Amino acid sequence: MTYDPTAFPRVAVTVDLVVLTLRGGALHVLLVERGEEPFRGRLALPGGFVRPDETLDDAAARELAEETGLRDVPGHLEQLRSYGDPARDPRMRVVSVAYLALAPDLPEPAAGTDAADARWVPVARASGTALAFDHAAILADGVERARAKLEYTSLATAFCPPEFTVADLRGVYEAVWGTALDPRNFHRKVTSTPGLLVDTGRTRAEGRGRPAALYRAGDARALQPPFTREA
Amino acid sequence: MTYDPTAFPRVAVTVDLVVLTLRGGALHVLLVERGEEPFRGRLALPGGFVRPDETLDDAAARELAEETGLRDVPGHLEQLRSYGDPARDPRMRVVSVAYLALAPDLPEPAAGTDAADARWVPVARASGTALAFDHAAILADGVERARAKLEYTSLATAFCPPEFTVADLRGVYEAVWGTALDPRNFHRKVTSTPGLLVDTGRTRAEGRGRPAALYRAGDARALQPPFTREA
DNA sequence: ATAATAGTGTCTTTTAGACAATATCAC
DNA sequence: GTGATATTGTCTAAAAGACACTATTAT
Repeated sequence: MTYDPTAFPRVAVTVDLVVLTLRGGALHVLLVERGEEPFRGRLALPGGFVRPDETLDDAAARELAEETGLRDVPGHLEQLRSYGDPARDPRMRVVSVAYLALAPDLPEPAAGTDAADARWVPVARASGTALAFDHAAILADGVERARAKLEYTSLATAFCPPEFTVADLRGVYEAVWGTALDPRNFHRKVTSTPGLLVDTGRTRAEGRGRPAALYRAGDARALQPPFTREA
Repeated sequence: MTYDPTAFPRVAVTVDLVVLTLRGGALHVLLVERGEEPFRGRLALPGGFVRPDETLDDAAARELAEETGLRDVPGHLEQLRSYGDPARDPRMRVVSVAYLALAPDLPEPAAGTDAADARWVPVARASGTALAFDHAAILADGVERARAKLEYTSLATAFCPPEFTVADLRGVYEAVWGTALDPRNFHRKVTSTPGLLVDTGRTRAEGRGRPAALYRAGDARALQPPFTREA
């Protein structure tokens, strides 16, 4: 730790966001179309500079609010990892601290706002598209983190509105993992995990079929024992 | 993503290392004593600047080699997370990308080398000590990451020499988790996990008792199903 | 022989997964 | 009623944990 931080190399630090949500049963990611070189016209993850007096977490939350056009974005925000290949930005050395955000179905970013060039893209399509910079790798890492965390945390509730049914929650798992789950075993599993769900006592009729009980997310953050993805 | 990276705020980027190893059955971390202000005389995690033309991973590997005094450090190295509170370094804005390294019992860094001021400190003691900067928090995050990853990955083998016994591996779990494990159930568990261990066909006598079979680490990276820490 | 550690086998409890059966709605 | 979805219950197979027992060494 023998360094003189006043004689450091020129490095820019940005935050980039992998914002995931569920729209129509499919996993979507928020992408912006770049208006400038390099990668003009290419899709990219939203992001921007870390300002001099804000923490990394604050920078990520600020960018998230700006790019979605929402003041308070519900859901979950956590640091993903940092990307610092010297060649990842052709202009100069840019170290990006990537964040992963999970949110319930948010409105399409409105035209005429700062977020006008942002839009939701199905992850299945975005993953096959050439994104700007190393954003394809960041997106892949973010999706994999989300998939993994569903196994052993209560993170799936971050994709849900404040009140949701067991079927809603199951839909999250099925969309993120891309697999079908047995509704009966899933129901037994989540309702028997202490602290995961809080019964509101009310129900929600969703077309035909028996109305489902409405739950809120409980305090439990870890799933003990975890769900298993492949079995 | 509308930014001009040539007009960025002044930020320094460093890597800091949480290097963990097992010495005498106890988890140790590599710390250096700071020779300069701020925090002169205080213990700190080893680390340093990211050079202009190296990746973050390369910077971490270089610092690891420099601070241990070893050319090729065996074990495991992975990015932990980044720390960028504006006040974490009183001199200027420093964003640190922390790395977690797990290694078999390495020699004490030799005097007269670049690593002369580095030494192994039991994690139990270091956690109760005031470290420089926010390094106590980084250390805590690193230890927690190691504990968590033992549950569902083969990472414990990174603490072991190239050839090791089942008892060696069990000692890793017991030291990192701080719990006693049943030797018989542990043996059955690890030897029945496909690809985790490769039998060398040889044994190692360790004082009295039946000699233990020697294994090498296999290709398996994930433990399916995972170990459970509390039960 | 005795102590110590390595390794195997057995039993019980718990859990996952398959799936039958029942409940409650729209139509 | 039929069809759809929600929820509960039952069965079986797999796994975890407790622990008796055998194997192989040093002393």
